[in-house]
Amino acid sequence: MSQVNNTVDEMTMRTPIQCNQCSMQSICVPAGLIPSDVEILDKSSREPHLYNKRSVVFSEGEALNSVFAIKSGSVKCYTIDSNGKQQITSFHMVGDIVGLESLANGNASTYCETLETSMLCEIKLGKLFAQELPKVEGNLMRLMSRRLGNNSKHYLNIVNTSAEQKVVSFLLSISTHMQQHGLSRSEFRLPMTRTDIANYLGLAVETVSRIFTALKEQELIQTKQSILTINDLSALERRVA
Amino acid sequence: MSQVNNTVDEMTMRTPIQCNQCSMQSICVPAGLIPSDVEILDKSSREPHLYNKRSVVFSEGEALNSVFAIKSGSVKCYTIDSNGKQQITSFHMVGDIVGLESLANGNASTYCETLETSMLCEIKLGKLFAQELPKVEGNLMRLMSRRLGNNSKHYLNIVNTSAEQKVVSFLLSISTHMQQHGLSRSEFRLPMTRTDIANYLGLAVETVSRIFTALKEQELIQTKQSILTINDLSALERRVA
DNA sequence: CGTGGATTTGAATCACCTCAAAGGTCGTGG
DNA sequence: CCACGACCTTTGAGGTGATTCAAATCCACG
Repeated sequence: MSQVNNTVDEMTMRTPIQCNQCSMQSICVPAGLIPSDVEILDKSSREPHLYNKRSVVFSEGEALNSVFAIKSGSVKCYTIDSNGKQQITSFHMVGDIVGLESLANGNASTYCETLETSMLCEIKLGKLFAQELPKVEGNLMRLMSRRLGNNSKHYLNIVNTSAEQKVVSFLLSISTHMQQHGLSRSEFRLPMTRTDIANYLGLAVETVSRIFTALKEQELIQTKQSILTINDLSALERRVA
Repeated sequence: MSQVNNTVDEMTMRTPIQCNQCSMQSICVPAGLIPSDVEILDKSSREPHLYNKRSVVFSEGEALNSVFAIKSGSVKCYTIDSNGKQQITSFHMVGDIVGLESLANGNASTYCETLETSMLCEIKLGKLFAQELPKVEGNLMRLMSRRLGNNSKHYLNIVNTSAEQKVVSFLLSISTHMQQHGLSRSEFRLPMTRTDIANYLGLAVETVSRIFTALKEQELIQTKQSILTINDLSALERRVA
């Protein structure tokens, strides 16, 4: 269970991890800073904060000069179109940095909402920018560059493929993310609803549900509550090739 | 004609513009650098280079530690999937910076090919990073952040909309880009083929063509060769709302 | 234990795709 | 300067995969 559980570790809650002990230190904003530089971080930036399920972390349009590191849990980012319809632009899970697209103009370009109880670390960038620390800016740059690359991979999966391929490549992208963060590649929680997945992929809920059913009938995956198990990874990979 | 012509300005060819005289200086990598800092730029970075139509600027996988500023003309970025099929991930026009997603790992993540005769300025980042100029990194960061925002806007247009909405929002995004760069918002060249547009949007060529025809019949747009004229901008905007 | 949201399944419709073929346009070479 | 070929664009007809609408479970949470 612990492998697939993204909820809060009780110990972590009581003794907040400092940047220099954090599991994300190699990929997070302060990476490579010497301890005295880390001190420049806003004090509140140096410890994570607990959010309940379905908490709004930030709202579209609000002033935002922070990014958020996801220590545990997951979020969805979405906009609301002129008809009031929600459109999910991204999901982010443990190990991701959220809010990068807001740095250009200091305003959040989406809503960000937790999908489950989550622990996020808000990194306030004001002081960091004032100090013009090249390390920090370089780290943010690399994070954004990597995100740009990931985005266009995701984009490829959405365009020009069947509904099945969309769903499968969605599952595989989560699988890859999990592996990259030291978790199981073949068994993990899907914290979002079918409706969220459908919204994100531009499909009808019914279509997503039918595809899950078909994949289960072919014994490529199985589900138990929100836990997804991938039985045949390479077969799934062949489906999207 | 000059308003909608993105081809090379003869004067520009003979007397290359230096960074401090460049039309892109406010949005490009060296923005905000003092003249002595600009000198740190590789000499070859300080003048644009002419590419013929259909030139490959860089190839997927190759080592790349530069970005390219588009002084005139346009490019498409694409990957080749395992079946050898081209998939276009982005178009870039005058005023854009190309290659940002490669900075994370120093390798080009896509092919980049000119759609017409184009003038690009290769900005070699090696020396800049070595000097750790916070201004430069800040500029790149803002560029990437903005791109992330634009990408997700584009993504919204692709997901969950009809083919007509995809095409219309594609046209509107180019229109907006043109306006942001001081060109006409309602009359401009579409440098890419219908096939390219279809590929980019995940539609069949025939579908794209039919939609152009329909929009012309409704007198919302008109075309003359590759020049597109938007007759009723607000009507188009209503179509995607 | 009950209620509301989430998921699943079925049937009918429709938007887009595929296949096919006829114009157009552009570049090239005679 | 014109003619040819290659490619791009347009139009038509028919097929299909995904959507919509409807309704029956299933599950989480109070």
